Order: sequence, then structure tokens, then C-alpha cells
Amino acid sequence: MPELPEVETIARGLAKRVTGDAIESVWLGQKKEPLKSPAHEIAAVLEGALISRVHRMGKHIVLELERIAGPPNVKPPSRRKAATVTTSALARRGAGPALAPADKAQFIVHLGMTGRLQVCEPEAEIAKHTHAILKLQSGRELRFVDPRRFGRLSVAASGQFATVGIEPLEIDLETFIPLFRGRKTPIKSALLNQKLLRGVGNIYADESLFRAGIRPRRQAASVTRERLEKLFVAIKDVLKEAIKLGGSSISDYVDADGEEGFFQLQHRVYGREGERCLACKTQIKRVVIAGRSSHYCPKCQK
DNA sequence: ACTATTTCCTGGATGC
DNA sequence: TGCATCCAGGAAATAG
Repeated sequence: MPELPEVETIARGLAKRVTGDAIESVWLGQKKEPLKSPAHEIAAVLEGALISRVHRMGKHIVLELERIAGPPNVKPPSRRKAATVTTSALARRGAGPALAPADKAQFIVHLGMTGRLQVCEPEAEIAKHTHAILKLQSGRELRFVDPRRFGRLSVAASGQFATVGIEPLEIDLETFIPLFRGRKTPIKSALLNQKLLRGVGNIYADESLFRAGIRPRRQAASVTRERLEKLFVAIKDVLKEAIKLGGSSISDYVDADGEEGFFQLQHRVYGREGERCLACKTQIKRVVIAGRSSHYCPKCQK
């Protein structure tokens, strides 16, 4: 379940492999769920584009694209046609400005629960649930595999993709505190709300709340400033530590090199229901909040 | 305008 | 052993 640290790890690994490479052609599967933008639009934007940079925004991986002059394999007439269809499709959905084949664009990948991006040789066996294959100029392929299909692929004109939430590793205390003001929702739900902070998911919300001594069910607005200050530090610490360890490998998560992360060994509450609290030996409890398992120590967290 | 709940998905674990 | 059921959860959709 890739959250900020896992996505950061994956984005860094991917950046090392594909920055400077170009996309020659694109194959997209028949399943519609993984495609947030229309298939022809994704293909039109990706084909013949240079990958100039790979980075993370919240839980999204963003590939910055630059159109390279006269890619021999992309015929201008077909591109014009695709752009025309794109324009009308966008207008119909009221999705904002049309996505013309601009000089700069973005390919945005959300891994959902089980999404994987793999860079491999073309002869490598195609995994079950492969939804996209990008043929690269270097001869390799970038593939998107996602069994559960919660992941999403989309394209945007450069700068058009904006998420409302703030990066938790960049936010300052005086911006952080008011995020929770007047919110009746449980603090755990607020942390999972990507419109507030982007990138925090179930694991790191639980781990941060434990470190800050706050029960996940506590109403966000009722958390004292003192506790919010602790939470502010806890979130940053947890995320930074997790990034250092390459993320948490639970379920089948591996990074771009197929390496597992090790932060799961540092989990103090997540997935430890019934086990003893490492601080006070009390049994860790699990409750469901907003449909998510939430783990906490009833003694350490108030 | 908020908040809470439901829905989408498959594979692995569990139960009988 | 085999089959059915449950569970994981991000975010969009829907309901309240």
C-alpha cells in the first residue's frame, strides 16, 4: 500500500532508470479502470515524448515530458486527429482547458493499492494485470501492472496537474495547526484527507498518532495545540525515517529495483493488534474508522 | 459546506 | 482438498 515514503522511493528509483529516455510507443490494455484520461489522449501525449524528470506529488508519481522534435515514428496527421478528439472530449466533460499536444506535459501515475511500475527488457514475461507498456528509446519497457486496479494513469498539460493538499514534509507549523480547526471528523480521518495533507495514508497516520499520543478517534478540532505540535513533528519524523528505510514492505510492495523496504520493522502500532505496546506493554487495540483499520495504544494515546 | 458511508477490485488468508 | 467468505484500502461517488 504505497503511501508517501513508498511512492518517494519508487519515484527515485524510476528517476534513475528513465530520466533522459524517450517514449517511442505505447500499448494500453482494455480495462478501463486504470485510465483516468482517455486512452487515445494518453497515447498521444506519451508517444514521442522525452522524460525530462520524475518526481512525487503526494501519492502520485509524475513524469515530466518534453516533446522532442520530429519523432520519426509519430506521424503528425495522426497526432492532429487525436488532439481534435481530445478537445471535444474534454469540452463535453467540462474538464477545463483542452490538452493540446503541448511542448511540455505530465504523465501522472497513482499506484493505488497494488500498482507497480517496472522497467524491464522487452522479452521479459508480461505479468498478469499489465495495463500499460511504454516502449522506450533505450530498448527497454516501462510497464504498469496493477491487479486490483485501484491505480490510475492520466496525462495533463504541464502545470495543469495540481493537488490541493500540502506536502507534509514541506508544511510549516503555522500552516499545519489551522488545518484541523473546526473539524468534527476524527483526527485519523483528517490525516487521511488528501485535500489537507497529501501523501499520508493508513500506516503513517497510525504511526504518527501513536508518536504524538493522540487516539485516532479523537475529534480533530479537540486536539490541543500542544498535541498538534507533537503531531506535526511526528508526521515529519515518521515519513523521513520511512523514506530512509525505503518504505514499508507489507503485502507485496517492492521498490523500483525489486527491493523491499524495511520500515515495517519500525511499526509501533500498525498491524500489531493484540501485541504489547513497546512503551507500556498495554495491548494494542484496533478499531475501524472511515472503513480503515486503526491501531493504537489505549494507555499511551488519549 | 461538511461528514459519513459505499463502491470499486483481486488475491491471499481463513473457515468449514 | 475444495469451495465460499472475508479482508486489505485510496479516492471517487453517493448519501445524509
